[in-house]
Amino acid sequence: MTTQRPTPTLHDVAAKAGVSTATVSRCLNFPDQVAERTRKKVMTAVRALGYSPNFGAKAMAAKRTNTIGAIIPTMENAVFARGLQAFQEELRVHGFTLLVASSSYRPDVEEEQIRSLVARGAEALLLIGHERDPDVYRFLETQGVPCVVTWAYDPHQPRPSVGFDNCEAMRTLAARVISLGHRDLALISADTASNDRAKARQRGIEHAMREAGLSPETLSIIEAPYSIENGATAFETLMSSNIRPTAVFCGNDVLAVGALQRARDMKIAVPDDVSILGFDDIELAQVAFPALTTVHVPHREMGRRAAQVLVQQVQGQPMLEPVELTAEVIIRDTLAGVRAH
Amino acid sequence: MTTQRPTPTLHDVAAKAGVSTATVSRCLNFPDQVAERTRKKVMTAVRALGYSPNFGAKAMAAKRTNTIGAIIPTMENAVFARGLQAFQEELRVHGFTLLVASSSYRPDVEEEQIRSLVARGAEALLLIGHERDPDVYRFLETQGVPCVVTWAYDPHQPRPSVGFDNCEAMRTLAARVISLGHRDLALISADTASNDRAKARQRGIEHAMREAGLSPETLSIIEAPYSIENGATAFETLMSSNIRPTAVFCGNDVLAVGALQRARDMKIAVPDDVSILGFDDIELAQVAFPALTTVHVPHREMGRRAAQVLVQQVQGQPMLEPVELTAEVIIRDTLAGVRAH
DNA sequence: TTGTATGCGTTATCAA
DNA sequence: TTGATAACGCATACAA
Repeated sequence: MTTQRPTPTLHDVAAKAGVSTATVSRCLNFPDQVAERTRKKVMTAVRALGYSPNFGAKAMAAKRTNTIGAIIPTMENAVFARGLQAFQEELRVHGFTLLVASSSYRPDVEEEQIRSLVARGAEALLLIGHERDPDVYRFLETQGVPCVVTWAYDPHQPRPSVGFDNCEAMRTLAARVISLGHRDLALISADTASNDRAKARQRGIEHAMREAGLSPETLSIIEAPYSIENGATAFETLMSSNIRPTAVFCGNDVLAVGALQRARDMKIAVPDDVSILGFDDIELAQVAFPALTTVHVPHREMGRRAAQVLVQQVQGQPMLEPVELTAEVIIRDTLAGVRAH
Repeated sequence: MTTQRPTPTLHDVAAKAGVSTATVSRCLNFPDQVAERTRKKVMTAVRALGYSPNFGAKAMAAKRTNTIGAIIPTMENAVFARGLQAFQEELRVHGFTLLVASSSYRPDVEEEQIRSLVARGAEALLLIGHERDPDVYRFLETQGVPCVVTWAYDPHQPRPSVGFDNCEAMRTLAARVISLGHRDLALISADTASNDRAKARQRGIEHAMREAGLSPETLSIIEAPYSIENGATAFETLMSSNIRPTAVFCGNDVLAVGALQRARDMKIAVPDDVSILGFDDIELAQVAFPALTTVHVPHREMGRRAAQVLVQQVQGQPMLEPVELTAEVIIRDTLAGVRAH
């Protein structure tokens, strides 16, 4: 049992080095404002004591925490994990640290996490999607905490965003699918009630159908939380209905991979009997067999740019313009024209 | 341009509610120590002002940040992302928030991140693997910051760990492979110099070889950073060598999936011509075709248990015992016996 | 049940 | 170039 002596403070370092606390503080924060000789003495004391500044005191005195928060639906989905990784890397470059929370796609949890991260000293926040209780935005405003919305781009929204147009991306993919002769379309989607990205993706398909003279009402939709298993189950349901779709859109790659697996189990040939389309373009998509046709979401770029936007704002620089990135359709092996019967 | 008024403080709330700051503080922290009527007044004022406690001040006065840090190699690998997700969920249950940093498998970056997270107020740390500069452990000790090591289990180490025995897990898999008649073995591994888990996994294979009377020197090894592409390249190199291996172990599933893809490109049948073995059992493994035989790492359980261990320690309760979890071999479709030629 | 008053460990202003 | 000292906003011991 080693006795735990109290962690060293600025005073201890100052005493050991024979200078004032002010000098130690300067040594640590503005090394060039202090004489070479003094600095050496101080740094030696710092190392000898294993000193590290007390965070609370520093935050209070400097009115800065150098901490930025991110709240994402889940790290289990690679698309968010990767976006977050890029976000953190970029923050690090600018000397900021990352606070993370996840909401499991639940608005109530998300709101709690937003308040929690602000209470934990987050100076700015990365959020996914625009849609949330106006109270939340008001709260962030009174707290002076800027936020950036990612994974969505909508110039009509008052807040800065770094993302892509989910509706347009899905519309492009759907138009491509329809041009190959598909008329009986289906969609396996996340719950659209609490997910504006899912909502936008659905709108994209309906938009494309309208443009092609198809009636959006004929789109069969099953909503289910993102998971491989749910994708499989939903696919089976769709393929057991009266009019089998010839193309099944999925809200993301995870659902699509589940659909793909079930198709194999059911001996339904992909893409000969049915085309399956994903969204996100995570590793899963290229590794799946057959490789998934999907929409590439620029997750790393979004994370990186979002970090830049927030750092700028926190440092009091002019607010950057919203950034629109493009999500590109990636054609692989699960899409083919409708077979002549 | 809205004028940004200063963010409200305890004083403001106290003034608005017509009570002292002490009462407001109690309302927020010990609601039942204050009269119903007073509490209502206070909470109304809190909401009206959009008050949130100042983090620095709170941390300093309470000597607590309720923040715990984690440093992992990368969130890009699902196995860490998922462990982290579970870790964060469990922390939340106990009222703690997560600070995250990644090291890209670089010891120098990791050390910097450790110091950074401590400076940012982390009260405890989750680390991956045991091996690091003793200075780092000394630093954590003087700072009074407990840490838990995951992704490894080694009772000989002085620090508490929550993990599994990498060597033993790989030994079990290798024994299975050897029992199927494989004699020419190869390994695609991460850089073993800075990765004690990779080192242990290699030892596991060599151990099994020795047990079966094979010479460990015959194991062909290629080291490469974890990536699908690197797995593919290394696989091609191995299969172009004089004595083609009949079984290729991979340091993780990501490398294995790359090997699998290249095998398909090279028209090498898996598992008929060569068996391919992964490690981790992330989604990629079950989605790959053929589905990957691998070792299941209990990532969620590790994250959850690690959080419990740290929370306990931070709350001054007796240090928990190291926790050994088991990593189980998952037989899928990329392993078969050696063909009779 | 509520209020008063002190201290927490820094940073930053000012003077030396 | 350095030192003394006043905030910073909250929790808490103590008093009422």
